[in-house]
Amino acid sequence: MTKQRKLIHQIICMSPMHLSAEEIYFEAKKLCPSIAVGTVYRNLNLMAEEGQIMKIEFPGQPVRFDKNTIPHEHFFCTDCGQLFDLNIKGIKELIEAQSGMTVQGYSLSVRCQCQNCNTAKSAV
Amino acid sequence: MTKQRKLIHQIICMSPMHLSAEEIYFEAKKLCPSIAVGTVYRNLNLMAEEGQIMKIEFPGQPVRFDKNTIPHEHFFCTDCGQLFDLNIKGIKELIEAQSGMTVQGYSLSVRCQCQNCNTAKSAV
DNA sequence: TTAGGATTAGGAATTGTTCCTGTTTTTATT
DNA sequence: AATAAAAACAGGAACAATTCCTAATCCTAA
Repeated sequence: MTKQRKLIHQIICMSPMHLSAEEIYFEAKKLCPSIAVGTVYRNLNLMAEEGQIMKIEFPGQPVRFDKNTIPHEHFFCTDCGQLFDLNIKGIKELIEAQSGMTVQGYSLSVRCQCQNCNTAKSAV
Repeated sequence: MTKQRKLIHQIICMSPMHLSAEEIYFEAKKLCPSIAVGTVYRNLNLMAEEGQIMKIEFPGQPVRFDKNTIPHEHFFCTDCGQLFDLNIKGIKELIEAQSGMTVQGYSLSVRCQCQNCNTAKSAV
């Protein structure tokens, strides 16, 4: 746990959003101007492997990171472009029941409208 | 439907695998050496938009293309590294029932062992 | 207190993809 | 068939996200 890794971890834990490596890098730079991009990427991947944070891979977007390491899904609001948490149960079971295979892992990326954007549009 | 686009389309339709843009480019180059990378990408994206082919976006991998335009999922064999088709019904319904939102689209990427690799390993 | 290993900063290199420019090809119109 | 406009092309530069490399720095433990 070096100074840099601790800082990166704190940035992820403090943020209410799901930050990309680039965003984390810029945040880290504010508090530790000497930090390098490579350091951010290496520590992010290390911490993700060790299970301290979670990688979010959303099609067509840079990888993001989540403090919540309990497996869960994400959806992308097609209006505001933000990424939100989603908790869907039974996906693995559904896949295994229909395919007969043993699922090692999966990633489910959903596109829809978030609550905020939905009510905002309904009001118009 | 230019000569180049037809060629790209045929390559996708002929291949039993899910080719990446780069692989398609190299295949195309064999039959039409003057073809340019940009042409391949432009035509792939155009055809995907028009619904003639389908884009497969798998986390951590280059985009691939599928002749099968009927919505379906894919799984990545953690042994041989190949991508295979998967048909899982009821995903959208599961998401909507548990989230209360209207799903515009989703992408499900599964990691497991394919039939081939599974039996090969069991035999050992 | 010093050698060894781990980690860093800085930047070059890679990968996958898009964009730009000038040229060629196609299409429609006469 | 001639030609003007539109579309598509080749070639390569540019771009974004990420990894890799090297030399310098920082721990750590003997």
